[in-house]
Amino acid sequence: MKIDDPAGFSDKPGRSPVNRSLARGIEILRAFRPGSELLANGDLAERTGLARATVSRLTQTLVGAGMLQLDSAQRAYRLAPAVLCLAQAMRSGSSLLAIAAPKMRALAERERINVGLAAPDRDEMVYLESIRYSRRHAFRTVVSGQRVPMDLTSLGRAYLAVAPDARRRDLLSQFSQRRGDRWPQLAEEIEAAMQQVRERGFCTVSWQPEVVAISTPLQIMSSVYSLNLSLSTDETISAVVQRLSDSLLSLAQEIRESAA
Amino acid sequence: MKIDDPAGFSDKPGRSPVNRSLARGIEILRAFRPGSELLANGDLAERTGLARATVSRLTQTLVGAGMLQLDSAQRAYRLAPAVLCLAQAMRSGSSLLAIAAPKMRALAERERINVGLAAPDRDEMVYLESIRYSRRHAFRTVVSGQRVPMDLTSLGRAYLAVAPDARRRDLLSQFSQRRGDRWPQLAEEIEAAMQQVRERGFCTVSWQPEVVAISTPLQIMSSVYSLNLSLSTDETISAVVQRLSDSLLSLAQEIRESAA
DNA sequence: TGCAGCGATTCCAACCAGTGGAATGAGATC
DNA sequence: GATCTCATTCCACTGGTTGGAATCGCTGCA
Repeated sequence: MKIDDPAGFSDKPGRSPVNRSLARGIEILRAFRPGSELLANGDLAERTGLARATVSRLTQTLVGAGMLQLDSAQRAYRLAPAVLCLAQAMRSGSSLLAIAAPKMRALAERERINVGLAAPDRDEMVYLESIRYSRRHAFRTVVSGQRVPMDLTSLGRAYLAVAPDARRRDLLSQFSQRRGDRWPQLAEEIEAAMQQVRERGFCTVSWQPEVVAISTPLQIMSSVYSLNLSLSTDETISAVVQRLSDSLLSLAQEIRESAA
Repeated sequence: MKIDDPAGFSDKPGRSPVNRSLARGIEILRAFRPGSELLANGDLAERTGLARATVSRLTQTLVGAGMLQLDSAQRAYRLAPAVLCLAQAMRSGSSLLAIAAPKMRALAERERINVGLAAPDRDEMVYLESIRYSRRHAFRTVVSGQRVPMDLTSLGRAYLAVAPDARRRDLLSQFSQRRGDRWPQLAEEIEAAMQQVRERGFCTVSWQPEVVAISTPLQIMSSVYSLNLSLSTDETISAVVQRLSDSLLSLAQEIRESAA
């Protein structure tokens, strides 16, 4: 008898039916990020570890499929407009977002803070929606698709606290490799944050001075998300927690109930 | 059986090196659209014309790559958060958008109208940015990734007017097939619009009563975009043209110069 | 509770598409 | 104008990919 991967987790090089060419093509798309918007075949070969010839063929396919386009003089590729449609389809189809966004907006305006909802993607968190409150401009900005590191943010640590054991172990080991010297201290912070989530339902991070973030995990229909508040303030962390943690937890609860 | 060619790659004479699996996987992603957010393997097989077994394997790969996720009870797939990152990377990397968006916003606020910038994607136009002016809410909404038909909109017709001959011919023949009876009239409208673009630099469409749109093509670095204004008004089309066409054309010109 | 029906997944052998090293071609740099 | 770099194409080989058929799992219904 052959033992296949437990369904759903193909992070590991297990032998679930994976189409190599497709997986590689997607890796090429994923190599495009803010700060790496314009990539030549060489860059892509380097980043993905694929042979030059392979990259050349895959990029041509992606151009044909309308996911990439050649920048002037055929020197490099950039993502094509079609990716915007995918994002639009994803957002408009997310029932979670439809439920959560108005509630998040209301809280953001009531408390004049930023409210964000994020989902895990590999070793990072991705904002599904981030309602940013700018007192200067007197209007709110909405950002989505932004990535933040999982190990450094309250958003990510709240997710880690409730992630499946195997997945958490896997992620933590990735982080430990990546962070090197800084890892021991980070590991402690993450452990403390996860403990805080288990005890009080949320965790906090004061990333830069005067910037405080509070996050809570949000499990909905077998998916795990993370909800957070953030603001820049002179208050201490505990003062912010005192003032806002209940709002965060009850927002999460409201969303959970509406999504059921 | 013939190899299917859903994207219409075969218009190229020499068979360019297309990776079949990758192209098919992308077609599966592209099957997700607003209104079809939740698709089962069967739906995908139907839409893409691929065999069930093939779809099953490709969707599994896409889940592994983080582009799809299974909805509850494994009944269907939806797009994963990662697609938001692609869109974010595309937008933040678009120098055109960086140049055009502020100018578009300024015009939208000055004239209290909607201003949009779109790019062609296959047989549709995709908004890169659409700054919508809502007098009721007193703030502007920004939409991107929305698709509109190319043959029915001024946006699309402005593009058609300057598209490469071969491409225009190809598109028009697609439209004629799709529209059937309505095609003769549409063809006339499109022809008139393209003529208008050649003579005056823009074309107009009054889609629904009281809604007027004016569009102009925008060629930048060998790519073709389309820029438009729209508003709901009691004025006649020609009054709107009189009032706004110069603004549109000079906005286009400004963008062209800044992007050079 | 058990059966029928449906759809997704897996199996299998044939087959052809994908791969990567090397050669070629295009373009940029000096 | 020559050289260098990088992308693309070529080609034989390999094994990944394909789709029909069988199997499995689930859902709805009696």
